[in-house]
Amino acid sequence: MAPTAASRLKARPAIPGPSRAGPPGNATQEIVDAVTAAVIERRLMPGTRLAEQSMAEIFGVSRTIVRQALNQLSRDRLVTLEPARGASVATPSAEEARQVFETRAMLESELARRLSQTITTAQIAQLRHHLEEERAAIARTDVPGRTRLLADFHIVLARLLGNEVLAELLGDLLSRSSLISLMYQSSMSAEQSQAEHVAIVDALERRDAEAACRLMGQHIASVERNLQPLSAPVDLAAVLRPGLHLAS
Amino acid sequence: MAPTAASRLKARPAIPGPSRAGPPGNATQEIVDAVTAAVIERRLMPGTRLAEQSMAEIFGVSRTIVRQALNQLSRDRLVTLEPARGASVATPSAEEARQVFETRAMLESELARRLSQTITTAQIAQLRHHLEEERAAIARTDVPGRTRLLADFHIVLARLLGNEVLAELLGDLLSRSSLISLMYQSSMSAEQSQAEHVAIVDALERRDAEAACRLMGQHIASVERNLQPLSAPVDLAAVLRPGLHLAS
DNA sequence: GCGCCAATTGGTGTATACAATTTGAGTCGC
DNA sequence: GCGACTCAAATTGTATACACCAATTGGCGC
Repeated sequence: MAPTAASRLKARPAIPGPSRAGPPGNATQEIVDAVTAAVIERRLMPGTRLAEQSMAEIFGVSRTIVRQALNQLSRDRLVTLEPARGASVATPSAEEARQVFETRAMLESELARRLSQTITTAQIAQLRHHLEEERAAIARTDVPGRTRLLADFHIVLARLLGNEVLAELLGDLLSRSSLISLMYQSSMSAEQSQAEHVAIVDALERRDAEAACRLMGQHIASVERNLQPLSAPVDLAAVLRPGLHLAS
Repeated sequence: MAPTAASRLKARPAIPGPSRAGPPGNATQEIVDAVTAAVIERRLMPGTRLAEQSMAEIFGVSRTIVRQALNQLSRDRLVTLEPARGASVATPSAEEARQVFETRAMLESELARRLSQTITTAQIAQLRHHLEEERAAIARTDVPGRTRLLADFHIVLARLLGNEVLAELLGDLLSRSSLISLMYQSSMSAEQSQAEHVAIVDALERRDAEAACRLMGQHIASVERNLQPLSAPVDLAAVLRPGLHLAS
């Protein structure tokens, strides 16, 4: 049995009890969250196949539950569901990447502009606290943690506007962004991202709407600019035989 | 058997054949589309219960398929899925309505601004054609048709920007908007909406970015303003006993 | 030896069956 | 007469079983 990447998803302490397994309703959500977290934190590579049977055994549930989870993930565009072929972690195209970042730029620059007019000192403090957590995660080279915190920053902003709908929308876009960054080997340093976050919060604190809007737009453009083109559909030989870089 | 509103969803010609019924893969999508269309075209009232067994019989499939469809619809926020209670058409709160319209305003005003800088004469012609269809549907008092066309206008704009991601995002928001308009008894006339669409296209044709942005923001605000407050969690007495407006 | 064809195999798509939970009514007790 | 309790009907949540589709592997023919 090959040690498939799916084995990194293990979440529950493996209760083999075939009867009732704790929470009956949200077993599906548990799998969705596990896969989503794995993608955001860069533990699941794009293209990884997610066979229903394997997942069912890993999580100790039946294929029905796994199928529901995969369907939800497919609606989030985190996995692709080819008919009669199975599920695999999505491999967003360069064009889709462009569209995701364009949409984020449209949404988040306007978000920054509006937020600068309503933000309170208490909210500023909350943002400062988040920035500190980012800095700490980067300092201790906690890659999954810093990746999540850098993404959560944008969701926190949406929440501060008091708009849960917007926050969830952005959450979806950010999950896809994480997948894209993962696939296109982002060369952007976490330090630079964090510095730009600081600049945005500074602008918000000054209630400088235009600066906040502009900085947010530049930040997202900067993230997009640091993606490697990676036009080839993944170099199979290089990926599967890491030692032979000169082969073929 | 009560003639439940779900019976209006009938889509396929009732093939009782238990074996393969035409397209095997997209039977689920068919139900999702049917329900979505029914909501957008105002044939399904908020709060309507959607029992799995009934739906299964209506569409001639098993509960498994219906369940998948309901799950997808729940992710679109068109139906709410209470655990162990069943599914029903969502009843968005006033606060959720505010958030949906705020998000739309943020997204679509920016969309109009950007589109005014890239739009071509051919695309203008396409928009003019759409406006004409809207006018025709209104003229013949085709309520489902005009409702859909008025919503599709916004999606067409997103498509013209060449951003499918944005178009799908907006599609979700517009479905929810339709549900909200339905629930809060929009008093806005279709004529006014259509007139504002014309004004937006005029601005786009002039390549007037700021005017297009402003008009779009005003249009969405205008739609939101014409919703009835309906602050009470639905006036149960008035709804359930239509004749007794003076009761209580 | 190379290429084409067919049977097998794994995996998904759908349906059915069973278990758990909730709702409503009916009844018993106060 | 009113309230609470209990039982039954219905509906959802989960698991299992079967059918179909696609890919792969082995064999056969050229």
